[in-house]
Amino acid sequence: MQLPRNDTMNQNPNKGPAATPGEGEDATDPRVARREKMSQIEAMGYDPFGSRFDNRDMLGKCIDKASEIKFKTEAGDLIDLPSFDDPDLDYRQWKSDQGPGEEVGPTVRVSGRIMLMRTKGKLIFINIKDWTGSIQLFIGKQQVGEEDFALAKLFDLGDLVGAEGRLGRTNTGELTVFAEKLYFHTKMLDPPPDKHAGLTNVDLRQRMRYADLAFNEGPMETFVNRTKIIKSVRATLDADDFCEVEGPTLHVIAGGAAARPFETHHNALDMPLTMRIALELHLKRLMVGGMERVYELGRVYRNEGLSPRHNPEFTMLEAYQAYGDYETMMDLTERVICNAIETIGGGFKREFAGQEIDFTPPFKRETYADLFQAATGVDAADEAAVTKYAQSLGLETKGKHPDVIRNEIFEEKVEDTLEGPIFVIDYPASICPLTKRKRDNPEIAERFELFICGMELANAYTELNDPDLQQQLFETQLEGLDEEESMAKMDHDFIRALRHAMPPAGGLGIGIDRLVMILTGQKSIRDVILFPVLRPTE
RNA sequence: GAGAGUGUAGCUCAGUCGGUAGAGCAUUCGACUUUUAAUCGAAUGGUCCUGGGUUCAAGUCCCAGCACUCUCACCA
Repeated sequence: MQLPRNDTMNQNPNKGPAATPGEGEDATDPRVARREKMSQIEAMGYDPFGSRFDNRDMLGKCIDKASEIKFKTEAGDLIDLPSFDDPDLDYRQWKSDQGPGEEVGPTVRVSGRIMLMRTKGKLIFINIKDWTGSIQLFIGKQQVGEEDFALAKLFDLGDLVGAEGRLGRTNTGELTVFAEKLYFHTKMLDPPPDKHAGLTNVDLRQRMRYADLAFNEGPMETFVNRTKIIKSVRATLDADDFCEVEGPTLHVIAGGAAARPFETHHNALDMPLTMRIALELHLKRLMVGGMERVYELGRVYRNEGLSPRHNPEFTMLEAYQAYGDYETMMDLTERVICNAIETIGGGFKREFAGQEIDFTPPFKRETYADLFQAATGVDAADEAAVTKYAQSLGLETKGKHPDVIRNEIFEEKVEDTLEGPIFVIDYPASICPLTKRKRDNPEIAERFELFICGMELANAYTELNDPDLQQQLFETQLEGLDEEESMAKMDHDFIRALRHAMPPAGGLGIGIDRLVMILTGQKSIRDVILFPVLRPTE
């Protein structure tokens, strides 16, 4: 059998002494010690990488079974144990008050990763953890016998081990499996991080997500919550009869958003392809085809900078509802978010980055123009005043469309101050090339963005379904961009699709990673993405 | 892409004015049959991110590079 290569917890895996026993000669290298113990475990007839282990009692269930533990008196009476919620309880005293007798608990069969270990003469206390909980094992030489005790002495922190025994309480009241039989599942060959501090190096936590999940407290809960949130989002849409689809991730023309795409190439067709930057244009094609309520929850890719709020690949929800409009989508957005909150619990009043956010529906709704005026004192419709104000902020105004200037001011002065949740509604039309204008005011687009803690979480429109106007807006958007800068190219097939009649509709996009951030209290997007993009070490 | 910070033992971190490299945990040995980050005694463990420079002397000062973090920009 070939032994796996010796990688270390170090940033430079080539650093450090050889970890093969007998070669390194360094008896204090934890990796050497672990391999030495692995050999001894093997010599005792155990497989250091284990095999199938059926009928496990999950530790969460074992904790639930604690109430089944009784104290059996000498007379044979079974009495309930005292409440361990009481911090003043002296269980040792309580037991001695009962006189002679013993605890009787159910027999369990458990396994998990060794998180803590204390040897005390002929006793070993081990805390193991599985993904439902953790529990203490009591291993006494007399109780398990010479052979199992010898095995237990070869255990290391991080090993996966199993035990069978009765559930009980130690003198201090700690719920404990009093082992009668031990099992060995898998040896951890690399040394684990500090047993108390865990793995705190942010870089290593992301590079070695396995170690982050295995040895740190929060990450498992965050990622399980992420899964729950995504399931809840699907459930909300499915309950509304939305149809989930899978659009192409390889696009000939990456459209539907303003972002640089990743470029790739198809060999057989000898054709350039780009990774999608949005889901929009294909979902709209499906609405033309008659999928009246359609959504996709999937990965999109944008070749842009990284930040605590940006990862090059991220998960996006886009949903389209025929015969709706942006108001329809506001209601849907509220339902999606509120249902997700109820799924993971914790109530509508939540904290993020030190701010309390109240998600009790309905969320606030304010127009772009009102927020603009409130923050700047300038009437957004007064072009001259807006330009003057922009110049006072030091913004370049020459040759820019007035709406672009407005939006720069808005982003500068308003967005960061929006604690939310708040729907900002009715955007200047010319910055919304895929949006239908208000019937009574063509300057204003029927669009909203949902802001929470200054972060854009959702974006929705009353969708533009006029093919001629759509084509014209695309052309305007492409004007002035040179070949290099041009992020979007005219998608003629999309225009043709619109000519086949797309129903009036509301469309919604939600940044799922950001939603998970807000709902789980994680300040960095990298803490809600299992494997964020990282530069390789080497 | 710009600015600031960080990089020291397997992990978490100290390191003063430039003068022999430190602690806790982990590891190894010893004691301990109800421990709680067990405790106690001993030992071991270093390419101080990399490469240059200044200096009698550099973990420490200077320059360049690499990686990460934060802030900003692009963006959702």
